[in-house]
This record gives sequence, structure tokens and C-alpha cells, in this order.
Amino acid sequence: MKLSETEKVYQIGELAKKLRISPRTIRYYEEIGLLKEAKRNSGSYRVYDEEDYTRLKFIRKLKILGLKLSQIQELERLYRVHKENKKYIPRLLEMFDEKVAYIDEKIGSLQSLKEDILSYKKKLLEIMLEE
Amino acid sequence: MKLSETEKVYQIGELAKKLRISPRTIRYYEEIGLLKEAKRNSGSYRVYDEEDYTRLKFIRKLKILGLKLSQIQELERLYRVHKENKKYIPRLLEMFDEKVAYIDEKIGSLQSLKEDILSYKKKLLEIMLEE
DNA sequence: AGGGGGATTTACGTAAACGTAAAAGTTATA
DNA sequence: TATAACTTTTACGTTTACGTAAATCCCCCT
Repeated sequence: MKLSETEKVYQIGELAKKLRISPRTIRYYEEIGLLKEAKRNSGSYRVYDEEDYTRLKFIRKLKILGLKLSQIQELERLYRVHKENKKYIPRLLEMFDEKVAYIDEKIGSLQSLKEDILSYKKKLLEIMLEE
Repeated sequence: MKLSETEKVYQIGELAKKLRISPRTIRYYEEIGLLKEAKRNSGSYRVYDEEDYTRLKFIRKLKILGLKLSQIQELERLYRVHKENKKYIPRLLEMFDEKVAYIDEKIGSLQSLKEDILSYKKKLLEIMLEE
């Protein structure tokens, strides 16, 4: 695709540091198939690029959402498989909508929690101010 | 406090069903001290009331936020201890503010995730419509 | 050619938050 | 009073997502 592009590459420790996770975590993701097998430099060290970096950031977001690694895998498996087969795309779009609805719900629950905390805070202020 | 108030009481299975969690979970929370020891009816079964119900719902919210049970405990311990001692209240208020900031951050990250998903969806739509 | 500071694999360990099974007691109802 | 449908305690089991250690290997630098 890209010709002679001098793209920055990382080795595992460097990438891990950039993401503030451990090398073990990255190897683990590869181990369970969440990351494809990394290329090796002259046959031994794993080598990563910007795409891997982006991918790991995306995984992190899904984790924050509360998805298990296995669920993240499944989501992507469905995405990859069905992308090839157009007739399944509508179903996939549907899934995305469900995910988005889930997120909206979660945001709502966080907002309500925030209100709870703020109301606690108000109570505390009252305690503090009463004589 | 309240005189002859006929408040609805639950036994563990009933409460669990209402919350869609397991009795084991409720006992576990008691076991680790997240819930105070439940009263017993004529000496054997645990008995709960609306307050316990509310409390469990609150715990659930904090869990959705991603807090560990131990963190929830700590938060409440601080709240209880310091409520008695007014001079610590400002620190507690500060903690609440931190929590709220954390929530805002989390909401932000969820919103950004939502955008990612919507952009995936757009790509998919393009795939579907090309040709 | 010898270090130093990475990396690799293998494999056992761990914390959190329950699940589950067993054996026994309790309570409402027929 | 018998039986179903709860509940109790005890205690071991399980899953997820890594941590950690050991032994070996690699690469760059001087």
C-alpha cells in the first residue's frame, strides 16, 4: 500500500510505556488472539507500529465501557466476518446501534450518580454550616 | 424514630430478585462489611427493608462507575468517620469533587467511544452502498 | 569480545467477586 | 403433620486479566 514510508516502529516495552500498560498485557492480548501475532525484527523481538497503538487505545476504551476482552473479540470477529458478506451488514449496523444505546444508558447512569454525589455534598455542606 | 410504621420487609431472595442479583452477592457484601449485619426474623432469616434496597442500588451505581467494592467501602468509611468531625468535611468535599471529575472524564470517554462506533458505522454503510 | 538493558518463553501465582454444592434448619401452606 | 420452598453456614471452586519469577536470548555499544 504505502511505499517506503518511514513509519515509527516500537518494541514492546516502548509501546507499553506509551500506553501505560505492561508488556505482559500486550503479550497476553496476543496470546488470546485479541491482537494478531506481532511481526518480529530479524526473527526475535516483537515490533509494533502506529496501527497497533491505535488498536490498543481502542481496546482500552471498550474496556472502560466494561466489556470483557472476550466480548471485544467477539465484536471484532463479527465485524470482520460480516464485512465480507454484505447481506449481514444490516445486522451489524443494528449491533452498533445497540452498543450506542448501551453507552447512552451508561452515560445516563453516570449522570444520575453524579447527582447523587452532589446531593451528598449538599448534605455535608449543611452539616458543616449548621452552627 | 418511626412509630409503628408498617414498612415492607424483604427476605433475602425477594430482595435479590428485586435487584436482579443473587442472594450470595448480598451475603457476600455483608461478609466483607459492605452491608451491616442484617437483622434476623425470630432468630434465623435475614430481614431487609427499603433502606437496604436503596443502599444496594447505590452500590450498584458505584460499581457501574468501575469502583471496586473495597473502594466503595473506603468512600463510605471516610464519609461516616468524618461526618462526626467537622474539620475534615472540607477534605471530604474535595473527595467528592474528585469523584465527580472522574465521572465527567468517564462520560467524556464514553462519548468519544460512541463517536468511534458511529464512524465505524458510517464506514460500514459506505461498504454496503458502494457498487 | 564483554556488558548492560532490553526481550523471550514457560509456568505457576493472585486478587476480586462471586458461584456452587452439601448438609441442615425454618416457615408457610395443604 | 408433611411437604415444598425457602434459608442458613461452611467451604471449596471458578473466571478474568493479568503479575511475577526463572532461565535464556538478543542487540547495541565500547
